[in-house]
Amino acid sequence: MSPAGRPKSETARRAVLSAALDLVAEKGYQAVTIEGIAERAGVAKTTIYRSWPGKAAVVMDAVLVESDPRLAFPDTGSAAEDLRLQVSRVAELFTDPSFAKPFVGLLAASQHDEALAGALQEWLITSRRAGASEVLRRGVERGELRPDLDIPIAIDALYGALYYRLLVSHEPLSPEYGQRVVAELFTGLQSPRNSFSTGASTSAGTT
Amino acid sequence: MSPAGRPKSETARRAVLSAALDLVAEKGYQAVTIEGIAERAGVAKTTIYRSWPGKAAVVMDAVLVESDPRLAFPDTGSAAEDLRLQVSRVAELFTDPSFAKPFVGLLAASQHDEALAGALQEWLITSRRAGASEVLRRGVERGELRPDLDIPIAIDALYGALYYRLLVSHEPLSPEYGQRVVAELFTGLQSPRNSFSTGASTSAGTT
DNA sequence: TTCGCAACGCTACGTTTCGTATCGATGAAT
DNA sequence: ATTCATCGATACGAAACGTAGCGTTGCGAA
Repeated sequence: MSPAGRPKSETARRAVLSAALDLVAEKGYQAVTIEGIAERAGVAKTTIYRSWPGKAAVVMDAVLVESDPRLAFPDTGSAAEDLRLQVSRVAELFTDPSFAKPFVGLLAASQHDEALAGALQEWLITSRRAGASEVLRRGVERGELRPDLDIPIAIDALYGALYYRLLVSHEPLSPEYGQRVVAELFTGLQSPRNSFSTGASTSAGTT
Repeated sequence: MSPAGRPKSETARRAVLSAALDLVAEKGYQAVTIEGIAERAGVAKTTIYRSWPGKAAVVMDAVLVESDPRLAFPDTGSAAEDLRLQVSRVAELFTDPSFAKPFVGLLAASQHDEALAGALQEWLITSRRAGASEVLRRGVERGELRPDLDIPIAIDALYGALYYRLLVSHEPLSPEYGQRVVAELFTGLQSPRNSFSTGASTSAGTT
């Protein structure tokens, strides 16, 4: 049963989401206001507030529409290759301003907006991370990766490097950079000839 | 020669910085206002604007005062041990709300405030990162770490994992977690018996 | 001691944005 | 044709912003 009364305008919805993305790309997330979005979209401010609780929700919706299809996990038969591909794609997405600007804005806003943090969590962690976890699990199963690999930590390090550049160091990011991260992590920091001597000799790590 | 006229009140300065930290700890960075800081510090709003350009600068100053001494790089003779110690300390700092709340707020604000981003960059990257870089360099020199190690990338992965938890996944963070990250990175993802077969044609002289 | 000068507290102001309320008009479903 | 929630438009109070003006205060130099 559709609710009685005048249905929400799909035209207005699209105009709002599109205006939101455009404005964020132009002026940055922080500088964008609901009133600005309304004006750009040719829609009354009240119309936006009827459908979304605030700016964060609008931008979140807009980003989801545009970027959902761009991230699928491959399965080439090699964990190294799967990761290389996926991390490259993420790095590429992070360098695309039309994605990165709203995305960074949302991450920043989520630091003081629990509802938004939950939504991002759901989108990024619960669903995306499952793919990476699966890739590593297959790698371990195949004997390609260490059987005692701590998968969550490996993922933290892998994607952490990308997020670190995106949010903290603001150094340039590229697919090649992503591939180098994967390569370094695969090999490990340790010198091969020292693989028996580093720390925790009795591995019990009781400290 | 001190500039003519009444000197700035050191009492007022301390009251402002202290009030800022207290308020951020209580209500979160975003919810804190200059007017609120002024009221709590028992100081006029104009007095704050005379010394700082805005909220970010005040909180930045306050955080610097409180946390500067807590981060020095050790030199135990073992890169593994040095990193374990340092990463543990950072992880501990990230779990201390009186540091983490203002710090996260500043990082969030720096995403749309170039001046703040520059100041954070200077503090975090230029000075802190130099220490980690030095530790790794010594490790390579000693033969403890791979001679072809990409040091900047190793640092990205190491600290990236911590920042990832702090800012993105919001999973709990602890010194033990930091130590596990260091351990996993040292060993690498790769299974020892496969160390010859994983792509990375680039000079992975593993003998 | 006296004087100069800048920081101080206080108050007020114009702006911007927020989120809400109100109102007649509109238009798709029944 | 009737229903009724959405639409655009407008107005509103509440917060903060950052600035300006003004009389007061207190350190340092003459």
